[in-house]
Amino acid sequence: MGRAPCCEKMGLKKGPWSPEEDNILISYIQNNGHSNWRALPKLAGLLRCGKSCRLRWTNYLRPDIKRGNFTKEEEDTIIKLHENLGNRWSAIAARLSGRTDNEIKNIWHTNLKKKLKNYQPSQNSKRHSKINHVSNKGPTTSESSNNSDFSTNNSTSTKLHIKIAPNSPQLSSSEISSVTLVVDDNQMVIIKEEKIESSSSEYFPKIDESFWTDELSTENNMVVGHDQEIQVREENVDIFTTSSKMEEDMDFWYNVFIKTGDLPELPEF
DNA sequence: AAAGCACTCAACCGCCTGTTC
DNA sequence: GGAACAGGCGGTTGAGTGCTT
Repeated sequence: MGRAPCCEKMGLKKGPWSPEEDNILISYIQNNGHSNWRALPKLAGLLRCGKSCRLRWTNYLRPDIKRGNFTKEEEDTIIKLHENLGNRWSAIAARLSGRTDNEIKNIWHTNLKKKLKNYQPSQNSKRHSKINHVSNKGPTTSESSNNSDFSTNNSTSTKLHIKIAPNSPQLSSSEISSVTLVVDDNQMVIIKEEKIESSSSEYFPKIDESFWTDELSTENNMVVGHDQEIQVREENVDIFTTSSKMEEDMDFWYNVFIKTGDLPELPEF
Protein backbone atom coordinates (compact mmCIF):
# COMPACT_ATOMS: atom_id res chain seq x y z
CA MET A 1 0.00 0.00 0.00
CA GLY A 2 1.41 3.36 0.93
CA ARG A 3 -0.12 4.69 -2.19
CA ALA A 4 -1.24 8.28 -2.22
CA PRO A 5 -4.97 8.71 -2.59
CA CYS A 6 -6.13 9.77 -6.03
CA CYS A 7 -7.50 13.03 -4.76
CA GLU A 8 -5.68 15.03 -2.22
CA LYS A 9 -8.77 16.14 -0.43
CA MET A 10 -7.25 19.33 0.90
CA GLY A 11 -8.35 22.30 -1.10
CA LEU A 12 -9.87 20.34 -3.95
CA LYS A 13 -13.44 20.90 -4.91
CA LYS A 14 -15.97 18.08 -5.05
CA GLY A 15 -19.55 17.85 -6.20
CA PRO A 16 -21.33 19.24 -9.23
CA TRP A 17 -19.32 21.06 -11.87
CA SER A 18 -20.06 24.68 -12.60
CA PRO A 19 -20.33 25.96 -16.20
CA GLU A 20 -17.10 27.92 -15.62
CA GLU A 21 -15.24 24.77 -14.64
CA ASP A 22 -16.66 22.99 -17.67
CA ASN A 23 -15.44 25.76 -19.93
CA ILE A 24 -11.97 25.69 -18.44
CA LEU A 25 -11.75 21.94 -18.87
CA ILE A 26 -13.08 21.96 -22.42
CA SER A 27 -10.81 24.71 -23.62
CA TYR A 28 -7.76 23.19 -21.94
CA ILE A 29 -8.37 19.79 -23.52
CA GLN A 30 -9.10 21.31 -26.91
CA ASN A 31 -5.80 23.15 -26.82
CA ASN A 32 -3.59 20.65 -25.02
CA GLY A 33 -5.26 17.27 -25.05
CA HIS A 34 -5.40 15.06 -21.99
CA SER A 35 -2.23 13.05 -21.95
CA ASN A 36 -1.90 13.27 -18.18
CA TRP A 37 -5.10 13.53 -16.18
CA ARG A 38 -3.30 13.90 -12.90
CA ALA A 39 -1.38 16.95 -14.03
CA LEU A 40 -4.27 18.41 -16.00
CA PRO A 41 -6.20 20.21 -13.26
CA LYS A 42 -3.11 22.04 -12.04
CA LEU A 43 -2.11 23.01 -15.55
CA ALA A 44 -5.65 24.06 -16.44
CA GLY A 45 -6.13 25.93 -13.18
CA LEU A 46 -8.92 23.74 -11.84
CA LEU A 47 -9.37 22.90 -8.18
CA ARG A 48 -10.31 19.34 -8.99
CA CYS A 49 -8.49 16.04 -8.94
CA GLY A 50 -7.50 14.44 -12.21
CA LYS A 51 -9.94 11.64 -11.76
CA SER A 52 -12.83 14.05 -11.41
CA CYS A 53 -11.71 15.85 -14.58
CA ARG A 54 -11.45 12.63 -16.52
CA LEU A 55 -14.91 11.55 -15.40
CA ARG A 56 -16.44 14.88 -16.24
CA TRP A 57 -14.88 14.81 -19.68
CA THR A 58 -15.64 11.20 -20.58
CA ASN A 59 -19.15 11.16 -19.19
CA TYR A 60 -20.38 14.60 -20.04
CA LEU A 61 -18.20 17.03 -21.94
CA ARG A 62 -16.75 14.87 -24.71
CA PRO A 63 -17.97 16.24 -28.04
CA ASP A 64 -19.04 12.86 -29.40
CA ILE A 65 -21.49 12.15 -26.61
CA LYS A 66 -25.04 11.60 -27.70
CA ARG A 67 -27.44 13.21 -25.29
CA GLY A 68 -31.14 12.66 -24.81
CA ASN A 69 -33.36 9.67 -24.27
CA PHE A 70 -32.39 6.20 -25.32
CA THR A 71 -34.22 4.91 -28.34
CA LYS A 72 -36.08 1.64 -28.32
CA GLU A 73 -33.32 0.17 -30.49
CA GLU A 74 -30.66 1.27 -28.05
CA GLU A 75 -32.59 -0.19 -25.14
CA ASP A 76 -33.00 -3.49 -26.93
CA THR A 77 -29.33 -3.52 -27.75
CA ILE A 78 -28.40 -2.92 -24.14
CA ILE A 79 -30.66 -5.71 -22.97
CA LYS A 80 -29.18 -8.11 -25.48
CA LEU A 81 -25.64 -7.11 -24.71
CA HIS A 82 -26.20 -7.28 -20.99
CA GLU A 83 -27.53 -10.75 -21.37
CA ASN A 84 -24.28 -11.80 -22.94
CA LEU A 85 -21.73 -9.55 -21.32
CA GLY A 86 -23.16 -9.06 -17.86
CA ASN A 87 -22.31 -5.87 -16.03
CA ARG A 88 -19.44 -5.00 -18.33
CA TRP A 89 -20.77 -1.52 -18.90
CA SER A 90 -17.76 -0.24 -20.76
CA ALA A 91 -17.91 -3.15 -23.19
CA ILE A 92 -21.60 -2.45 -23.74
CA ALA A 93 -20.91 1.26 -24.18
CA ALA A 94 -18.28 0.47 -26.78
CA ARG A 95 -21.02 -0.97 -28.95
CA LEU A 96 -23.37 1.98 -28.57
CA SER A 97 -21.75 4.96 -30.17
CA GLY A 98 -22.11 8.17 -28.23
CA ARG A 99 -23.26 6.54 -25.02
CA THR A 100 -21.13 6.29 -21.90
CA ASP A 101 -20.78 3.39 -19.55
CA ASN A 102 -22.14 5.53 -16.74
CA GLU A 103 -25.22 6.43 -18.73
CA ILE A 104 -25.84 2.81 -19.67
CA LYS A 105 -25.35 1.70 -16.10
CA ASN A 106 -27.87 4.29 -14.97
CA ILE A 107 -30.47 3.41 -17.55
CA TRP A 108 -30.03 -0.23 -16.71
CA HIS A 109 -30.57 0.20 -13.02
CA THR A 110 -33.38 2.70 -13.27
CA ASN A 111 -35.25 1.47 -16.27
CA LEU A 112 -34.29 -1.63 -18.16
CA LYS A 113 -33.84 -3.94 -15.20
CA LYS A 114 -37.42 -3.32 -14.17
CA LYS A 115 -38.64 -3.60 -17.70
CA LEU A 116 -36.89 -6.91 -18.17
CA LYS A 117 -38.24 -8.23 -14.89
CA ASN A 118 -41.78 -7.54 -15.99
CA TYR A 119 -41.20 -8.83 -19.45
CA GLN A 120 -39.28 -11.99 -18.64
CA PRO A 121 -40.02 -12.98 -15.08
CA SER A 122 -38.28 -16.32 -15.40
CA GLN A 123 -35.04 -14.90 -16.70
CA ASN A 124 -32.21 -15.18 -14.25
CA SER A 125 -28.66 -13.98 -14.17
CA LYS A 126 -27.15 -17.30 -15.12
CA ARG A 127 -26.78 -16.11 -18.65
CA HIS A 128 -24.07 -13.66 -17.84
CA SER A 129 -20.75 -14.01 -19.47
CA LYS A 130 -18.64 -16.79 -18.16
CA ILE A 131 -15.85 -16.53 -20.62
CA ASN A 132 -12.96 -14.12 -20.47
CA HIS A 133 -10.04 -13.19 -22.56
CA VAL A 134 -6.72 -14.02 -21.11
CA SER A 135 -4.72 -13.29 -24.19
CA ASN A 136 -3.77 -9.74 -23.36
CA LYS A 137 -5.94 -8.37 -20.67
CA GLY A 138 -6.73 -11.21 -18.34
CA PRO A 139 -10.10 -11.62 -16.73
CA THR A 140 -12.03 -8.47 -17.24
CA THR A 141 -14.08 -8.38 -14.10
CA SER A 142 -14.24 -10.16 -10.83
CA GLU A 143 -17.77 -11.15 -11.62
CA SER A 144 -16.97 -12.66 -14.94
CA SER A 145 -14.04 -14.56 -13.54
CA ASN A 146 -16.31 -16.21 -11.06
CA ASN A 147 -17.06 -19.57 -12.49
CA SER A 148 -19.08 -20.82 -9.59
CA ASP A 149 -22.23 -21.18 -11.61
CA PHE A 150 -20.45 -22.97 -14.34
CA SER A 151 -20.69 -26.69 -14.22
CA THR A 152 -17.29 -28.30 -14.36
CA ASN A 153 -18.14 -31.87 -13.67
CA ASN A 154 -18.64 -34.50 -16.35
CA SER A 155 -16.60 -32.65 -18.89
CA THR A 156 -17.24 -33.40 -22.48
CA SER A 157 -14.86 -32.87 -25.30
CA THR A 158 -17.01 -31.12 -27.81
CA LYS A 159 -15.03 -29.63 -30.61
CA LEU A 160 -16.26 -26.75 -32.65
CA HIS A 161 -15.18 -25.40 -35.95
CA ILE A 162 -16.76 -22.08 -36.70
CA LYS A 163 -16.17 -20.21 -39.90
CA ILE A 164 -16.98 -16.56 -40.24
CA ALA A 165 -17.16 -14.84 -43.55
CA PRO A 166 -14.95 -11.83 -44.02
CA ASN A 167 -17.11 -8.77 -43.74
CA SER A 168 -15.55 -7.01 -46.60
CA PRO A 169 -16.13 -8.72 -49.93
CA GLN A 170 -13.07 -7.13 -51.46
CA LEU A 171 -10.77 -8.88 -49.05
CA SER A 172 -8.58 -11.45 -50.62
CA SER A 173 -8.00 -14.70 -48.83
CA SER A 174 -4.41 -13.67 -48.19
CA GLU A 175 -5.67 -10.95 -45.88
CA ILE A 176 -7.53 -13.31 -43.66
CA SER A 177 -6.23 -14.22 -40.26
CA SER A 178 -6.71 -17.39 -38.36
CA VAL A 179 -8.05 -17.15 -34.85
CA THR A 180 -8.08 -19.98 -32.44
CA LEU A 181 -10.02 -19.91 -29.21
CA VAL A 182 -8.81 -22.45 -26.73
CA VAL A 183 -10.74 -22.98 -23.57
CA ASP A 184 -8.38 -23.97 -20.82
CA ASP A 185 -8.99 -25.74 -17.53
CA ASN A 186 -10.27 -22.60 -15.90
CA GLN A 187 -12.80 -21.99 -18.68
CA MET A 188 -10.73 -19.09 -19.87
CA VAL A 189 -10.74 -18.46 -23.55
CA ILE A 190 -7.31 -17.86 -24.93
CA ILE A 191 -7.42 -16.13 -28.25
CA LYS A 192 -4.61 -16.85 -30.58
CA GLU A 193 -4.40 -14.92 -33.78
CA GLU A 194 -2.08 -15.48 -36.62
CA LYS A 195 -1.90 -14.16 -40.13
CA ILE A 196 -2.26 -16.68 -42.84
CA GLU A 197 0.18 -15.80 -45.54
CA SER A 198 -1.54 -17.38 -48.45
CA SER A 199 -4.84 -18.98 -49.16
CA SER A 200 -3.85 -22.18 -47.49
CA SER A 201 -6.21 -24.88 -48.57
CA GLU A 202 -5.90 -26.41 -45.15
CA TYR A 203 -7.56 -23.41 -43.57
CA PHE A 204 -9.62 -22.15 -46.43
CA PRO A 205 -10.38 -24.98 -48.76
CA LYS A 206 -12.71 -22.80 -50.75
CA ILE A 207 -13.89 -19.28 -50.18
CA ASP A 208 -17.25 -18.90 -51.75
CA GLU A 209 -20.75 -18.19 -50.59
CA SER A 210 -21.62 -21.73 -49.63
CA PHE A 211 -18.43 -22.13 -47.63
CA TRP A 212 -18.98 -19.06 -45.55
CA THR A 213 -22.66 -19.50 -44.95
CA ASP A 214 -22.00 -22.94 -43.58
CA GLU A 215 -20.69 -21.36 -40.43
CA LEU A 216 -21.04 -24.33 -38.18
CA SER A 217 -19.45 -27.48 -39.33
CA THR A 218 -21.82 -30.34 -38.69
CA GLU A 219 -19.07 -32.89 -38.85
CA ASN A 220 -18.30 -32.19 -35.21
CA ASN A 221 -21.79 -33.04 -34.06
CA MET A 222 -22.14 -29.80 -32.19
CA VAL A 223 -25.72 -29.49 -31.07
CA VAL A 224 -26.64 -26.77 -28.63
CA GLY A 225 -30.23 -25.97 -27.91
CA HIS A 226 -31.74 -22.71 -26.80
CA ASP A 227 -31.07 -21.83 -23.17
CA GLN A 228 -28.83 -24.81 -22.83
CA GLU A 229 -25.63 -24.43 -20.92
CA ILE A 230 -22.83 -26.38 -22.45
CA GLN A 231 -19.59 -27.57 -21.05
CA VAL A 232 -16.63 -26.00 -22.73
CA ARG A 233 -13.87 -27.73 -20.86
CA GLU A 234 -11.39 -29.26 -23.25
CA GLU A 235 -13.12 -27.69 -26.13
CA ASN A 236 -11.31 -26.17 -29.02
CA VAL A 237 -12.93 -23.58 -31.15
CA ASP A 238 -11.38 -22.59 -34.38
CA ILE A 239 -12.59 -19.38 -35.86
CA PHE A 240 -11.49 -17.92 -39.12
CA THR A 241 -12.00 -14.26 -39.61
CA THR A 242 -10.52 -10.99 -40.57
CA SER A 243 -9.37 -9.00 -37.64
CA SER A 244 -8.71 -5.66 -36.11
CA LYS A 245 -10.74 -5.00 -32.99
CA MET A 246 -11.55 -8.61 -33.01
CA GLU A 247 -11.06 -9.81 -29.51
CA GLU A 248 -13.94 -7.99 -27.89
CA ASP A 249 -16.31 -8.79 -30.68
CA MET A 250 -15.28 -12.36 -30.67
CA ASP A 251 -15.88 -12.63 -26.98
CA PHE A 252 -19.39 -11.28 -27.39
CA TRP A 253 -20.11 -13.35 -30.43
CA TYR A 254 -18.75 -16.51 -28.93
CA ASN A 255 -20.76 -16.09 -25.76
CA VAL A 256 -23.96 -15.72 -27.70
CA PHE A 257 -23.20 -18.84 -29.59
CA ILE A 258 -22.13 -20.87 -26.60
CA LYS A 259 -25.22 -20.01 -24.61
CA THR A 260 -27.94 -20.08 -27.18
CA GLY A 261 -26.70 -22.20 -29.99
CA ASP A 262 -27.74 -19.41 -32.32
CA LEU A 263 -25.30 -17.88 -34.66
CA PRO A 264 -25.91 -14.21 -34.02
CA GLU A 265 -25.23 -11.45 -36.46
CA LEU A 266 -21.61 -11.50 -37.39
CA PRO A 267 -19.54 -8.98 -35.53
CA GLU A 268 -18.01 -6.16 -37.51
CA PHE A 269 -14.34 -6.88 -37.69
C1' DA B 1 -50.27 23.80 -0.87
C1' DA B 2 -47.16 20.93 1.20
C1' DA B 3 -45.21 16.78 2.93
C1' DG B 4 -43.50 12.40 1.80
C1' DC B 5 -41.95 9.23 -1.39
C1' DA B 6 -39.81 7.58 -5.73
C1' DC B 7 -36.89 8.25 -9.39
C1' DT B 8 -32.94 10.00 -12.04
C1' DC B 9 -28.32 10.70 -13.01
C1' DA B 10 -23.91 13.15 -12.18
C1' DA B 11 -20.30 12.33 -9.39
C1' DC B 12 -17.56 9.87 -6.11
C1' DC B 13 -15.20 5.76 -4.19
C1' DG B 14 -12.47 1.82 -4.03
C1' DC B 15 -10.46 -1.66 -6.49
C1' DC B 16 -7.95 -3.61 -10.34
C1' DT B 17 -4.72 -3.71 -14.11
C1' DG B 18 -1.09 -1.99 -16.99
C1' DT B 19 3.01 0.80 -17.25
C1' DT B 20 7.17 2.89 -15.78
C1' DC B 21 11.26 3.21 -13.28
C1' DG C 1 10.99 -8.19 -9.17
C1' DG C 2 8.54 -4.85 -6.97
C1' DA C 3 6.95 -0.29 -5.69
C1' DA C 4 4.64 3.72 -7.28
C1' DC C 5 1.83 5.76 -10.44
C1' DA C 6 -1.96 6.47 -13.79
C1' DG C 7 -6.03 5.20 -15.99
C1' DG C 8 -10.17 2.53 -16.24
C1' DC C 9 -14.03 0.09 -14.39
C1' DG C 10 -18.18 -1.19 -11.70
C1' DG C 11 -20.71 -0.16 -7.54
C1' DT C 12 -22.73 3.23 -4.82
C1' DT C 13 -24.32 7.67 -3.20
C1' DG C 14 -26.99 11.74 -2.70
C1' DA C 15 -28.86 16.13 -4.46
C1' DG C 16 -32.28 17.58 -7.39
C1' DT C 17 -36.66 16.81 -9.44
C1' DG C 18 -41.15 14.89 -10.24
C1' DC C 19 -45.13 12.53 -8.65
C1' DT C 20 -48.65 11.16 -5.37
C1' DT C 21 -51.52 11.72 -1.59
